[in-house]
Amino acid sequence: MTLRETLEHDVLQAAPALLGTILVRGNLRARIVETEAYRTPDDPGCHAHRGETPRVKVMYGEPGLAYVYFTYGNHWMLNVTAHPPGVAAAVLIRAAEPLEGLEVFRERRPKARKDEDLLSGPGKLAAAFNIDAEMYGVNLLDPQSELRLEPGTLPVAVVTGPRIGLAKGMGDELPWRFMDADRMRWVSKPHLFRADMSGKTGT
DNA sequence: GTCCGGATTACCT
DNA sequence: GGTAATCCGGACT
Repeated sequence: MTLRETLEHDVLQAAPALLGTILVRGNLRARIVETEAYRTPDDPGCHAHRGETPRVKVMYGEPGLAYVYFTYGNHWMLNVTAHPPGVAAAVLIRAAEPLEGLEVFRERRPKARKDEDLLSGPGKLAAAFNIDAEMYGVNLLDPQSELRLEPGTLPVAVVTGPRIGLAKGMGDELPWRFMDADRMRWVSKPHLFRADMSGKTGT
């Protein structure tokens, strides 16, 4: 099955399938190591849960498009749309391993003290790739696109856990977060993940 | 671990 | 036109 078919078919399959995929913009390249799935109609954490608005419009379109939104007053987030037109779903790209363009990433992320800080969070990744509203709706599966996905190598093992940052009752208990088990040094909040999985709070 | 800035949207008067 | 909520990050303890 192609990536597009997987995206169209099932966001819960597509989210782990995007691990290992390469995010490309110009000379910048990074391997996706962490994703989360969001969907309608049974997931209250999905932005489209309360129906179509201008912000989430692209989620109702073709699979493989960039759903970009702004949150917390500071941060842009990159998602890949999923499911057929008319059915809203998306995969949040949460973290990536930098492959090429490290100098540019470091320039755009001056607060990063080590390379593990460059792309280890959705806001960081968007900043490093200079992703904002301009990328809204871009076809990430089109090799001609400025921002796009290129095939990579699937992880050997995938770790799952609860999604990050969701309030209680918003689907916070759903294990719809996916990580490359062999590249945990590049993911966001690995400590939080361990705490969640052990069923305890704090570390 | 905890605390707060920051700007946009959505939804209510 | 007001206000609550937000798929977070950085600074600090």
